[in-house]
Amino acid sequence: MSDAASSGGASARRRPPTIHDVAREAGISRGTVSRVLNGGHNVSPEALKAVNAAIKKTGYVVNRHARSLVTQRSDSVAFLLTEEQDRFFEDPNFNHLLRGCTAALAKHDIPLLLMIAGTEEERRRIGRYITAGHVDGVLLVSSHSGNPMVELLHEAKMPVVACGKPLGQVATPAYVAADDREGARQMLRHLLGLGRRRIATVTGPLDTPGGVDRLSGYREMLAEAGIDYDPALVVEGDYSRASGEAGMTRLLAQAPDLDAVFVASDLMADGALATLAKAGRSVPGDVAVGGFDDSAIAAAARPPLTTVRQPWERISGEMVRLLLSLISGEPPASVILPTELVRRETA
Amino acid sequence: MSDAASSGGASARRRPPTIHDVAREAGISRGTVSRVLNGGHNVSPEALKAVNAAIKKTGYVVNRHARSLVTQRSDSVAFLLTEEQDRFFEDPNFNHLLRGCTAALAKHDIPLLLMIAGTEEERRRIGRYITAGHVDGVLLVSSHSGNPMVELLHEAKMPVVACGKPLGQVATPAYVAADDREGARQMLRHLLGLGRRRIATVTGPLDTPGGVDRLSGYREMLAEAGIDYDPALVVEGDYSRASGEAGMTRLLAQAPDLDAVFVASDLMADGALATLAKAGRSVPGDVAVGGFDDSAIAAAARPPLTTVRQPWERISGEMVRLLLSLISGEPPASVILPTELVRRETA
DNA sequence: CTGAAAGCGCTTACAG
DNA sequence: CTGAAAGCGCTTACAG
Repeated sequence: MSDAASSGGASARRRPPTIHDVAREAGISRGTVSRVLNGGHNVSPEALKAVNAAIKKTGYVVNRHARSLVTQRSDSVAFLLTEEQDRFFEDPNFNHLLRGCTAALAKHDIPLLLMIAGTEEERRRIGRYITAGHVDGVLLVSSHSGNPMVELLHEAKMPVVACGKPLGQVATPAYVAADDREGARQMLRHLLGLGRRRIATVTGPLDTPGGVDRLSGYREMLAEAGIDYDPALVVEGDYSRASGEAGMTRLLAQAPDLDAVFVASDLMADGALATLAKAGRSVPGDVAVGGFDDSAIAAAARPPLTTVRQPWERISGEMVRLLLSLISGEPPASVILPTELVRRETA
Repeated sequence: MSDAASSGGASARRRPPTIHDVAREAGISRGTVSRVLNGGHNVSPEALKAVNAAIKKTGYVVNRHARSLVTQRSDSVAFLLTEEQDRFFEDPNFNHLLRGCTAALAKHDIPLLLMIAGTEEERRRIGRYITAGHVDGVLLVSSHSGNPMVELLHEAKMPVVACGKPLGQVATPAYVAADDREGARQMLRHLLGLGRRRIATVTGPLDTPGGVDRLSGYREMLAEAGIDYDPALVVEGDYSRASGEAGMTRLLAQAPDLDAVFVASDLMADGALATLAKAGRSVPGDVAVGGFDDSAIAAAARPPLTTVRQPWERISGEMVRLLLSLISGEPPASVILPTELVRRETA
């Protein structure tokens, strides 16, 4: 209705102020405005002050599309989740990681683009999108062996940092992971310290680093304690609660005399706990139970689960740090972070 | 090392093909190439065919920055999570919603930018980012009353679709939600049908629609059954498992004769189950328990939880559909989706 | 139906 | 230290 409302204010909203407006306001050229925007090098103190005032006054915010067009950088990164990770998505771990990466990126004012490569078709589309330069790098969440996306990204020379060491790749990308082997050793050491000797394990999928490395830790520590490896004490799970239940059932049948279990994830451990309860075995009295992750499930389990903590916050922080350094041209690196035993009531 | 490697192929990777390359390949002007890219109107069949062939041959992918610069659209949307939703982030519901929105958007080739407005400072930064036109619209996840972000977005005339009806706003944005009231009624009807008469409830936070509306449904259904409202039978929770445990403890003290509880979320219901077990009350024998959400927790609960299903897939699908139509200039609309009672073993 | 041309908002050598 | 100018890759009236 009001003319006033439909002039100045409203049209200013349609077209945000540009570098041109700032330049005019500051009584200076656009090139100089751009220079202060990009670090303020080669700019006199007075010019800098005038530009900053003008920016504040006009409410100027850089147009990233214009900037990206000339710099050939997008100033954004992808968080890519590949199909097989379906289960991880239901896992609280995923939330921690995603939230951690978002926060770490936000500090650099870099938006995170979430991408899920479910179907083969999606993988193709996302592959094209990414390699077309719409993101500067990718945070990759994919732990199963032989993920085709890894090679595609590598061929496109796209900076990549994976969460967990990607297995079965010609060229392993940079990654950050918790020390799975040492984490398993911590748990085994604890169980052994409790006097347990018939210690079973439900492993993770053996085509994932968590599956393989936690099993190695288990075997190593047992060997160091002078206990022979007994195949009847190990079954493979797939990280789902159901597989924890089923695995525990199998273990009880194969080795009724077991007095402890190391379960390679909290979710599976929660399933194992249910099986144990149903079988009438007390925890930790008859059977001590140890998990892995220290996700929300651990504290909520009945009884509360003794587990191995993965430092998700640090993991996401390091992923972002590594990716940013890769993007700025530094050579790749991977980092392994220590885990920590969290004692609660199951062991 | 090799000259061959450092020429053609490598440099082609640095600078992806542009519309210019496609035009030359097709023997046609750039304007025409652009036209086929944008719907193919006013283009002869031959030209269209030539351009499509050239696109395929060159591996051309549009540069979105260049496009956005002229169209003043970003072709991307934000998924914005505001601070108070901390708990929701740990909830499996969040995953369903996020994944659903990502998938729905992917079908339109629109990337989802994840943003978390935790601190006040972040909220300011994100507000600026969004209102500066870096996204075309926002999917807002925020259920607590009086979220300042809602008003900010409204003033900036940014298209917004919320998940759940935002309470305490001057101007309610478009939203999509499950029918909370009706869902509660379904559960109450079921409990009543089981012959229960002393039905308690642990509500959600009363500054959220889920808290308020599910409580209304509870009260309504009871009234319709001719049962007087008893304040001793209702306690307020905050959607956390701990509040479910505590709420149940309180209810047991205030109304020892209760024979059923309607708990306004699965996570709280899981906590209530623990309290009940500790108190020696059998479920559903002594006390029937009903939850809300049908999240992963429900099926995993002991005993498996009877609950009310929220159609997350449809919710996310509708959110995206509404947002896209808002962006294309259509008037706002909100949608309420029906819930469904899922019978398991607790009631 | 199609081409030539202007312009979106920025950055970056290049002179000075 | 600073300005003028070219150019990033597209879209879109405007003529024809």
